Amino acid sequence: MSDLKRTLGEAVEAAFAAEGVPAELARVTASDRPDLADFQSNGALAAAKRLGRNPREIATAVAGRLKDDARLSSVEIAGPGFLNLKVADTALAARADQIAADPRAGAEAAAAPRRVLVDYGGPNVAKPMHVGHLRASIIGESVKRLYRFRGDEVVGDAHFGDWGYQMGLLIGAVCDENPDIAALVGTLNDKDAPIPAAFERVTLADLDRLYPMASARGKEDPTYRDRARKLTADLQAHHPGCYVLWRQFRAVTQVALARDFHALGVDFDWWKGESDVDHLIPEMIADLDAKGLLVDDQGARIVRVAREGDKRELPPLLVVSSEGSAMYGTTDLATILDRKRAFDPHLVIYCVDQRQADHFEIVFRAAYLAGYAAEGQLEHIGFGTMNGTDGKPFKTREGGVLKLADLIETTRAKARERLREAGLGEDLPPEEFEDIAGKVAVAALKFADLSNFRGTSYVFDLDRFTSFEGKTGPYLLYQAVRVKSLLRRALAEGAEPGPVAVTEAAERDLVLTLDAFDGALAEAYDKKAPNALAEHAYRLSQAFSKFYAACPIMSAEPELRASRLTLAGAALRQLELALDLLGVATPERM
RNA sequence: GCGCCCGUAGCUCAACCGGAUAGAGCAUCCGCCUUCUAAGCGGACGGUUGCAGGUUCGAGUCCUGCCGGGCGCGCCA
Repeated sequence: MSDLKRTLGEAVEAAFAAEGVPAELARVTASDRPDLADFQSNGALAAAKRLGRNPREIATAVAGRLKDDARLSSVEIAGPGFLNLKVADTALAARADQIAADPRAGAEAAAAPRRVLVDYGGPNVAKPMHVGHLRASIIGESVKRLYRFRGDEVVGDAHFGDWGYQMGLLIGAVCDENPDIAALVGTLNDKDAPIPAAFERVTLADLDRLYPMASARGKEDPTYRDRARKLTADLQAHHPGCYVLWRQFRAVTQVALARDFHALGVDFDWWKGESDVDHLIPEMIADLDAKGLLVDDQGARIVRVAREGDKRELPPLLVVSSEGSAMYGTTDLATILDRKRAFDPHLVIYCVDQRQADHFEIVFRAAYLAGYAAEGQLEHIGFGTMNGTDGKPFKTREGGVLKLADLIETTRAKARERLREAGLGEDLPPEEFEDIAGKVAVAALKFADLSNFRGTSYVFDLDRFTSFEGKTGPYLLYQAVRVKSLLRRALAEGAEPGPVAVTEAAERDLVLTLDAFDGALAEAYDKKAPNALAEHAYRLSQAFSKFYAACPIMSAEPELRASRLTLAGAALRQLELALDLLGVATPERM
């Protein structure tokens, strides 16, 4: 059940081969000139270059072999040797019937499923989530869903930072404020003991409030900093009081993070953190040492990762600091080892800010050297930063960082306002209205992000994102909801879908767009670039909207109505599927 | 200083191993609701793809240099 692009591609390949031209050049793509054709192949041009032959001659010969293909209504040669293919309406109708009957809406599954782990790059315990965390979660979630849908076994790991200096700072700050907690920290003797009631009173709001203060004071006050470092070391040595208090920090943070992320339609399979691999570090260091990879340098222990042909000298991986402690990269390397044992992934995708590209290159090289992963199994997909409309990293109007939860609420409020303005959902129960506003808000935020290529930075413009007109998430939801409304009415009137017939231009375009789904998915999958899928979802919505405007459905004659209901149903299924892969949920009505 | 990324319409962004006339949305202007949701549809306007060379039948895409912007460069994570 392949798409037209592929099946026609196979036909053109066969024709190329029969003409003694390398078949791999016969790539068929959607036409650049929809006025002339549905699909094109530029292969004759490439072949002519390689074989030293005339491109038009090759194209003419190939076209002669395709003339009798019943799926094609015309085969023409244009320009220097473009092969222009137009698909017969009957073939389009047949393909539409296929897509309509397919639960996967015309999408193929991966031929060889792999085990894939998606690392979301880790929010930190106690550091509030801000808009900078938005991209990692939005892109990571989409990549996870995309890989899972294509058939891979996928695990998404939050991988949050829960084991560093910020924990020592917080332990100190909480103890300073609560003498009873400080006393308990001194007396507890079992790190696995139930969390005492006094500790359970510590909330995320407390951590949010204390962390900036403690962090600032640690920078100014060496005594304060030294105590925080000592507490960090105590925690890492599993000092019972510190450890139990830390468990409380971790628990309240995880609950809040899970809630905030869930509101965004982002859910993790694993809640692993840096602390989970701490126990592996001594063993790993011994292993690196035994493999002769560890080198003493300036009092620290490092792994050199420079390679011949590097354009510059890459810094080494710092495994043990001169103070004897594990570093950022140490934990990342241990995590690779841990994942190999727990899951043995074929591919690990790190969805992290582009600024950390060098860091990951260093860690990956060290992992390859140590044999914790095979070359190429670790991949960092970087993304650009979110800037404000002034081009600088995003700040609120007051100049502070915008918390993720506040951003979601702001967008949701805008969604409510716009829904009311448009008179949408006004007769619905309050809970459903609120649910719709939430979905509209998430769609707006996610689609705005995912329609950009992840590698580039983009401007975060709240006003534009909440305008909800044109190429936006809410537009996509609106189209989906219009189809749902239509299908409900058809059901109520007893109108049944039936075989597709393609006659109108809008119908042709809709079917061709439906057919392009698998290609968009494949591109998004191969490049780890959800914007290809976002683009398809938009085109599909547009194609549907034009069809909806041009082709009356319920008032059409029964056979035509049945055909159009099938098209509408297929469009809806594919659109909802695409939206789901982008991490966007669709309401039933609005 | 070295390295990485980016520069496309007034603004925000696309562009399928190099292909035909570089596409969308916003903004501006003009049309379309007594028929399935107008957050919609149709149309107009808008480009020397930062600059200069090179490779190629063909370059936004590849190569070189320059200009402009962002980011990174061992004991934070």
